[in-house]
Amino acid sequence: MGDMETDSTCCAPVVDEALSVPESEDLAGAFKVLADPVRLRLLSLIASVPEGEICACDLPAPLGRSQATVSHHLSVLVDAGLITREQRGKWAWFQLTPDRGEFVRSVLGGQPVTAVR
Amino acid sequence: MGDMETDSTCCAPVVDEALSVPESEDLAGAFKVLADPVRLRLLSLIASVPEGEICACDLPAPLGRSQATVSHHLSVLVDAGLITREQRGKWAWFQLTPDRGEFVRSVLGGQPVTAVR
DNA sequence: AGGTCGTATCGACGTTTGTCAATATGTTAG
DNA sequence: CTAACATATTGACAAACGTCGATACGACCT
Repeated sequence: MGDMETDSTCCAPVVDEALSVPESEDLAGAFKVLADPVRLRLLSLIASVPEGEICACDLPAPLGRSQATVSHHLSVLVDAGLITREQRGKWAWFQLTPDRGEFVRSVLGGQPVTAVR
Repeated sequence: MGDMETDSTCCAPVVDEALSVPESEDLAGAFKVLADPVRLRLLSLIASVPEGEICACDLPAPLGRSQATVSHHLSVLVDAGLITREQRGKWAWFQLTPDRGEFVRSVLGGQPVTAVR
């Protein structure tokens, strides 16, 4: 499927139209969530555990961050819809949001990404 | 290193291994460049102009930012390797880095992305 | 030479962000 | 009920970031 009608001849890795202000703010917000090393390691920890879910209690140690900081980053990821929280007893378990699993995997691995948002 | 072997059968949208600290910092840095609405609009302006390049003098107006601010963001994008600068007379012209054109296009349009870095 | 224009850099400012100790909330165990 | 524990929230702080006015650098003119 193809090209458009007005072929502007040569090379044109061109976007049809410039981003609107709200569009750019939404997109930037989505990238901002991924623009923190601790959050990326958090995602990769959740994504790399075979069980598919991980307990919040196991996260401060490998990340080298306080419980409060880890909890904060987890909330950011939950609010962004990248992971989901499930309270089970007094423990909180987190897993990748099913829809977003492939996206997260590609973000972490440098593999093809479907859509940022 | 890892104890793999044991194939955990079912669903595993899993990353092979967690990100290292340097890896996570590099990745976060790449996302940080894209985590600003002005920089995204800047990229989309350059990407949407048919000529494939744009003069710095034409950018402050549509962005609603000062010349100093625009120049700063342009430098960030150049340093990240997403755009290139060409001094032509007293004007500075910018275009998407050829290799990165397709990547930028996908970032802006939500289309499949090849690699963040 | 001087003058003008475009751009980069500097310095300062306010805002946002990541961080932690302390506290609050909620759950389980005794 | 009380105690112990896991997690979320609050408040405070330092660092990073976006922004702009002012200035410096460079290229073009006359």
